[in-house]
Amino acid sequence: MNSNEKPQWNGCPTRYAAGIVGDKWCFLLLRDVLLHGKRTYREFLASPEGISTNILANRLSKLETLGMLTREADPRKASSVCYFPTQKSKDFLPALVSMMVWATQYDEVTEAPASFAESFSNDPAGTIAWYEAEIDRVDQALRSS
Amino acid sequence: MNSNEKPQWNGCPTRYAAGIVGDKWCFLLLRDVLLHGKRTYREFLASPEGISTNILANRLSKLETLGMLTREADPRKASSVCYFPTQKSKDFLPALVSMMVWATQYDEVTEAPASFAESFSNDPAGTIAWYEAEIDRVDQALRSS
DNA sequence: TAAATTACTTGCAAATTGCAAGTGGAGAGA
DNA sequence: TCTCTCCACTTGCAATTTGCAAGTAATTTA
Repeated sequence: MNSNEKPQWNGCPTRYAAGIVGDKWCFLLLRDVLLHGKRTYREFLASPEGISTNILANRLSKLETLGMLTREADPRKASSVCYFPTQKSKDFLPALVSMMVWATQYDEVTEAPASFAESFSNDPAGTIAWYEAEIDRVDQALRSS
Repeated sequence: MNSNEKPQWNGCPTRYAAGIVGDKWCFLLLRDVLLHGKRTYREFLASPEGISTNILANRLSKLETLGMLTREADPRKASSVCYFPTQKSKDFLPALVSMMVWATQYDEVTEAPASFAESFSNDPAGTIAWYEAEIDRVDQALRSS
C-alpha cells in the first residue's frame, strides 16, 4: 500500500467490529472469557463492573448469535451451563491485547505493570500465544472433567 | 511472562478501553478521525451510519474530555470548528487496525480487499505508519491553510 | 439585505437500562 | 418424599438514553 492509494472501504470492517465490541458489556464479557477464564453465568455476574442479570442474559445470547461464544452443558454438572469462546473470539485476542497496551499507556490508575506492555512490544506474537494457550488449557481441563 | 504467572490485573486496562471504545458512536467517530480524515461536525454527521446531531455533539464533547480530540477553530474559516486527533487517539491506531483485520476475516460482506490483512500481517508496523502519515498529512495541510 | 451555512440545543416519544423480585428445574440433605 | 438450595435465567417497572424533528444564534455568501 503506497501513499497514493487511499482505501475507501475502511469504514466497513470498523463498523462490523463496532457492532460487536462497541458495547461496553459485550466488550467486558469478551475480556472475562478471553483473559479471565470465566465460563459460567455466575462468574460473569460476579465481575466487579456489576452487570445486571437481564443484561447479562441478553448479551450472552447476542454473543452466541454472533458466533463469539458457544453455549454448552457444564461437564462438571449437567444442569449447569458453560459458555466457551469460539475460534472467532479467540482470533479477537490480538485486538484486545492491543487495546490493553494502549489503555495501559494512558490510564493513569492502571494496575497493569510496565512489564506487560514491554513484553508485548518485545514479542507480540509470543504474548498472544501465551494467552491462547491459557484459554485452551482452561477449556480442555473443563471439557475433560 | 511464563505460563506459571497469571496476571490478576488484566481486567483493568480493558475496562478503561471499554469506557471509551465500548460505545458504538465513539468507536465510529474514532474511525472517521483516524481512517477517514474527517475533522468537522458536518463530515461526522454525514457518515453512512447516520448519527443524530444531539448524539454527535454529546460524543464529540465526551471524546474531547477524554483527551482523544481537540476542538479548534477551522483555519479555513474562523467561524467553523475542527476536531483533531490527539497523540492519545493516534496511539489507538494499532488497536483499531487490529480490529479491522479481525473484522475483515469474519465479516462475510466485508468490502476490505484481502490485500489489507495481508499487508498488515506482512508488515504491521509499516501499515500503522502509513495510516499515521496520512493523519499527519491531513492535519498539517489543514493547519497551514 | 436576504438566504444559506455551521455547530450546535431543545422537546419529546420510543427504546434501552438497571434494579428488584420471581420462576422453574435439577440436585442435595433429612 | 419433602424441603432447601442452587442455577440460569425472566419479568415488571422506574429511570436513563436514544433517535427524530425542529429550532437557534452567529457568521458568511449572494
